[in-house]
Amino acid sequence: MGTLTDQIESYLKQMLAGSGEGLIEIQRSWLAQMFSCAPSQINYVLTTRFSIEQGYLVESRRGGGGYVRIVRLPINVHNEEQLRKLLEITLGESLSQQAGEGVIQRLFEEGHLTDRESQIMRAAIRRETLALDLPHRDLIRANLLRAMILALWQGMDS
Amino acid sequence: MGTLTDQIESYLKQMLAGSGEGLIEIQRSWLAQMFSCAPSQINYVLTTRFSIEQGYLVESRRGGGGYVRIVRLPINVHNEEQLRKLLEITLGESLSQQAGEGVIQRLFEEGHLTDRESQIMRAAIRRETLALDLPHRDLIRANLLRAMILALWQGMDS
DNA sequence: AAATTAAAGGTCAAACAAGGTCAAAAGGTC
DNA sequence: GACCTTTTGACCTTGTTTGACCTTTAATTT
Repeated sequence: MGTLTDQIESYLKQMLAGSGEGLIEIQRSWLAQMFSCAPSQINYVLTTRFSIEQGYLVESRRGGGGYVRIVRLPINVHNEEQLRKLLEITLGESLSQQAGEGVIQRLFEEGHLTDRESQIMRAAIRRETLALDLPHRDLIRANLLRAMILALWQGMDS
Repeated sequence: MGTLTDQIESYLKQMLAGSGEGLIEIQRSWLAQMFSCAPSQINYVLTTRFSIEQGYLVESRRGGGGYVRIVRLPINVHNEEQLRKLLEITLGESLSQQAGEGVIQRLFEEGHLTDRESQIMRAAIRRETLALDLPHRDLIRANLLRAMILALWQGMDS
């Protein structure tokens, strides 16, 4: 497979999928030992792969009996107002390609997008497509993804 | 044999033909070493021989575990002509919103797009979404629509 | 109960490992 | 010689891994 980070990511996602609750608790040091890496590697995985844009909440506790808890947040949007708020939080003014792909992936996994729809969106936000210089590109990308997602809820109640 | 570029091109196309998936992943630096050339030579090959107009999609990732992925977009005789026509329209450097909407409308009417898919595309190319000044905006719009349309051909089996 | 110690997890920057860009130089072609 | 394509190299940006040092909390001792 790919990098260490990728391996740890998929290990954790498998654990999450296996737990009915959509929630797991692990010990950072134990995981680090398991993959024979530095403990801080785990934090790297958590921040790059289990961010809030990607639909995860990470909580932790230090000290004896400490743990890291990863919670999968289901998307639950019932109206356009809620959706707008969600998009405000997860997209913001500026959006990197990676973060955008995370959002699309999440929507797909939650069953809000078909495969084709996610392909379209992914193509749209690629940096090659958005041939712009960097401060600007991320702004347009945020706009773009927001508009595309919002379009799906247009005229859709509940 | 021709130039170095030709050799690299045919090497990659052979790899692509050999892979069942119509998709390969390579490391730029490895390939460059293999042909004992500058890494940037690989980029030259990619942009001149594996462009989207030529039916390829190139994605890449930097950093540790980085790669270059080349995807062959499957285009069969059946849809090739349609695609070519559509690209003729969108392939122009520049595209107005009206013209773009026309293309989307036509695709929808011909049954290539679902209603939702056309909503996504329409939202993407709106001038409010593409908050850019005018010479630039139409350029990006053309890119955008082209990329989105091509994305659909990606998952199509002949 | 307070102080101490041990057991977690957190942060940050440096080192490392890719790929990208751009312009200049080199080769061909008419 | 003018023009186009190819080749090279210097410099840039992004993503990953590691390690030294810090903070918080629980358990143990006094």
